[in-house]
Amino acid sequence: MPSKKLKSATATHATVGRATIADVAREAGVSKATVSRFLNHRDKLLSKDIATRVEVAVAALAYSPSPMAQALKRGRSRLIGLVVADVTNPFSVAVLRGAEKACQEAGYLLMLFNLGNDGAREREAIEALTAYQVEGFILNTLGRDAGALANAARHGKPVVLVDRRHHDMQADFVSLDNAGAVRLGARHLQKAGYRELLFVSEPMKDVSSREERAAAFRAFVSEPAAGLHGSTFESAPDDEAGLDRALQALRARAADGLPGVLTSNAVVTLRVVASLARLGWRLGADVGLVGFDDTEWAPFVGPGLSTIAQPTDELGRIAAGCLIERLKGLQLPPRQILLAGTLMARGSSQPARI
Amino acid sequence: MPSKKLKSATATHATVGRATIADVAREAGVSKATVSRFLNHRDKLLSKDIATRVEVAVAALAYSPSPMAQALKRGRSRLIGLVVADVTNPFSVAVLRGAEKACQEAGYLLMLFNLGNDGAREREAIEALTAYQVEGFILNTLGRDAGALANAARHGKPVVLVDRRHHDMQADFVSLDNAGAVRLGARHLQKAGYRELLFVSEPMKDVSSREERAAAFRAFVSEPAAGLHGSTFESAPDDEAGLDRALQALRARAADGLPGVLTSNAVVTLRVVASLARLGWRLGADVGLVGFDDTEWAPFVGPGLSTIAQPTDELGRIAAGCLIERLKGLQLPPRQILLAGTLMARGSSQPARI
DNA sequence: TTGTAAGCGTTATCAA
DNA sequence: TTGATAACGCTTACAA
Repeated sequence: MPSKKLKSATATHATVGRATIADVAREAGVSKATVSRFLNHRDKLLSKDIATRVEVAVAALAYSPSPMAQALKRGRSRLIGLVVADVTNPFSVAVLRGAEKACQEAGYLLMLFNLGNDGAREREAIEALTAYQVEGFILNTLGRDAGALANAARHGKPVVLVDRRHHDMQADFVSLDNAGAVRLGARHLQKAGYRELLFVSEPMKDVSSREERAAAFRAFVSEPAAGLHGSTFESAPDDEAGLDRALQALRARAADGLPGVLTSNAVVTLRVVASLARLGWRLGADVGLVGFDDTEWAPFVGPGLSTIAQPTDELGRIAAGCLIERLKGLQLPPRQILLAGTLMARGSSQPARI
Repeated sequence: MPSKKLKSATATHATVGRATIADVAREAGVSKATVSRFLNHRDKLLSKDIATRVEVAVAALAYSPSPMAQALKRGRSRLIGLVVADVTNPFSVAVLRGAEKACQEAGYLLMLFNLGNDGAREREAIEALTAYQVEGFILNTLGRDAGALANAARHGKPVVLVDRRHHDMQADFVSLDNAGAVRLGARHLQKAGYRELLFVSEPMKDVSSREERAAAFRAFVSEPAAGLHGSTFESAPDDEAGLDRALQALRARAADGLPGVLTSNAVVTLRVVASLARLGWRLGADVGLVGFDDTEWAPFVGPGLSTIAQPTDELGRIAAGCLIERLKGLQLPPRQILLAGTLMARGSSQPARI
């Protein structure tokens, strides 16, 4: 019990608060510099004798350096900023999970900022995070404010984009192979006999993944060989009636066949399922459905929801991995890493019987 | 373009990196102290003239103080540590969401640590977070390591426990009224005519909410007036067969009536639903089911899952609120805040027809 | 009302 | 090989 700091007047038991490097130095009878050297360069430049003395003192005081002070001095904080468009979206959470794990393993901590789907706060988020000296960003954001981003990049902080691309941005990009995944789903519906297809997504709002999926859908249905007819619908969260009408119109168009629906994420899938319930249509009988994102509940909704599974954990882990590589100094032009989706065929896309 | 810091040798455009208080001082032609005063005490002790000069300089340089440096000096970081048992659990995410919002509004940022259901890492989490000078903790953890916690408390950091109580801990506690909620669910099953009940939860592992729910269940079924028979089962994630057997045994016991199941959270609910699917029993017909946690998908599983909704957003917001009050200096003995659950009756607990 | 200077807990640059 | 000492960016006595 060597160190007594009585600054806080009423210090009671020995050390109030954490031990500092000065405490350790005093305890070991050496200078702060020596302690710092022991901690950072252990092997080089240290006599065996002193090394052990410091080691003992560190252990005795249960000392560990203050990351705050280190950050101030070194300019590096061992912090990674994660900006998420919407923690409510299962996809975001899954990515978060993968990223958090990879960061922890690499000794980084995550600072979280949730946009709650409010794109206007993107800049706020990035600024708050930069203020805390985060060393880099993992962004799964709306992408309205490329300026804020460019700003982060200018500060030399590496950025990894997940799922949502910002075109004018020099950054690694990790995402599902949207085009491939859409084809997977659409072709599945086609093979099951659905000929009149509807792609339902959230309002585009410049979100690249939505746009890419919609474009891939249009491309697929317009291939003459496909023998399909397709259209798209943007479903606003509060516009249930609009979605109902869109589905009714789809069915009308499908007069001679069965209508099939492809949804762009789990949130929309649920909206469509709700709408179908209102309309009284049976999944896999009156209408075929394939949705993005394979949630744990997908197998149990109706006859089982057919989905396109995203390797979410992978995505998160890879995103974090890319960032950490950059933090370790990797110099490379921006990479694009696209992972394939997997079709999980279930009852909702049973072969259409006319 | 006044400030030129050429330290990084190849400084190109004016200021590399963020502007510091020294830059502002130079720009305004005043001392750092004056700038600091302007920022922190704006009104007091400042001549109008100088105030505006500083104001202009701050704006010109887009200066904002470094929270890291402030933290080092003040000992306060505007950071709150959130430790979550399992980000995979929808309940945790919902709480996270509420807490994150409240923190942002109060100007705090969240540092996230996910345990991934590995209780052994609780201490690691708390230590990592304290190292970063978080001002307080919101904990939704396993609670195995009360020592780590007590340690945090000893450092004078306020702690709020969410959902999981640590008995030997002086801390605010925010949670669902488990006893009330269980009665709500059990009574509902009883009124619907289910007489042989099974409570399925995850392995207890000293998690208070699980224990409280199980105890409340046992208490309810043992009231003679209830006219019920009940038992409990702990379902391990990988033991599907065990769960199947437990359900079959339940049905055997219920020979003359219909069996009802109460599940302790969404994860378990899904396990039970999967098991029932394997057994080929129909929800609300062969077996009644009420589960904790009203997820967005609950209405669409089978005939609709009856659930006990937790006010998760409230829970998160209140937890953050409690913490922030403490950070503002509120002195009060530890509080217990219990919120009521709400029964969402759906098809899975239709009145039993024998 | 303003400025000077010390110090928060580190690390890095010099001497010794 | 080790130890003073000066930063990092900020706040706060204490002087002026």
